[in-house]
Amino acid sequence: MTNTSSHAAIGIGELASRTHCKPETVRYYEKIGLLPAAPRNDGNQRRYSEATVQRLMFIRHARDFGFSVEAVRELLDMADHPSQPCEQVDSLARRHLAEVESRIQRLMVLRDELKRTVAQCDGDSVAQCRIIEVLSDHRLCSHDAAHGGAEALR
Amino acid sequence: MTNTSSHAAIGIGELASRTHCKPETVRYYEKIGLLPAAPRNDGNQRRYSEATVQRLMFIRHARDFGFSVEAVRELLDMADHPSQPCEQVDSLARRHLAEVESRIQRLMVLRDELKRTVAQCDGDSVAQCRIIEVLSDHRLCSHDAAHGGAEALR
DNA sequence: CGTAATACCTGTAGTCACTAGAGGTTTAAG
DNA sequence: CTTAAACCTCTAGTGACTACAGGTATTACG
Repeated sequence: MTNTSSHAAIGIGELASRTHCKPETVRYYEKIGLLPAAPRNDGNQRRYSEATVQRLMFIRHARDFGFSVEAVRELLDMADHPSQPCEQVDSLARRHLAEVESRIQRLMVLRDELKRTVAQCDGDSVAQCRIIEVLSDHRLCSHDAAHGGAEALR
Repeated sequence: MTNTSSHAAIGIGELASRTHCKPETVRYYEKIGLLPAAPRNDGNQRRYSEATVQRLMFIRHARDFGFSVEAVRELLDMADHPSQPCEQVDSLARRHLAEVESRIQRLMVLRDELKRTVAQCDGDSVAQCRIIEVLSDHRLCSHDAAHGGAEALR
């Protein structure tokens, strides 16, 4: 029987499955200092407490929100100082929101351009293909300020 | 006087500036085979023709459209065979469009969640901060199927 | 024509956030 | 007791470049 009780120390596998990530990722987070170095058992295997489960859930959740690892590091630091004002948290989140919104905008411009281009393809040979033609000549785009480049996707 | 005429062979710097990329990137494209190995002058420096300017513009434009380098490689290959039917071009472009649309969808879910969370922050201490609270407890999210993870951003 | 600034060359390493694998040890189940 | 599964460390790979170090070539100016 696998031990899933909430008071005993757990292994890296259970920690990983309970936080929807992989053991490799847990070890990676430890290496880059998002998680503290875990205590080991007699056989040198990492043992975790419920507190670590919570911390890792926080990390995964912040990553799900699209915060970078560096941003997560700051958020963790802020969460570790609960009596401080939450201005910094707020500003970090707002900056992230603005970034997400701008990414959406750029992707939508890209989508419209791509949609228009695809719609014009008449299914004939490559020589007449509108997609290839547009890619060959930027002037055929509707916006000449362009779609912003591949960095729109980041 | 810098030579900007369109018939003489040009150096990597001019090629780069005319295609809005950097010499390093040009050399990188040559290394991965998107551009053919350039002929060299007596001093071992790369010299380019107008044909290469066109090819590189095609590459940059496709990258601006968000196509991956592998997709660009396929598009170039298709453009090099103009008598073939353009089905493959079309299907590649449609697949890419679908990918862009799904990315937009996921980002919009993320944005809404983030917006809601940020709006609930009352500017008090971290201990009461709604943002930190939401990050600490996934159940506080509106969608429990979540925002899809950081891969929503890729 | 000399010199100095600029452009170019190669090769390597760094970015981000993991992921995958090799090669070995420990634990748990039967 | 055996064996399968989980764990360990360390290294290298992903994508699409970018940055640097340490050297050579070209070009502009006086």
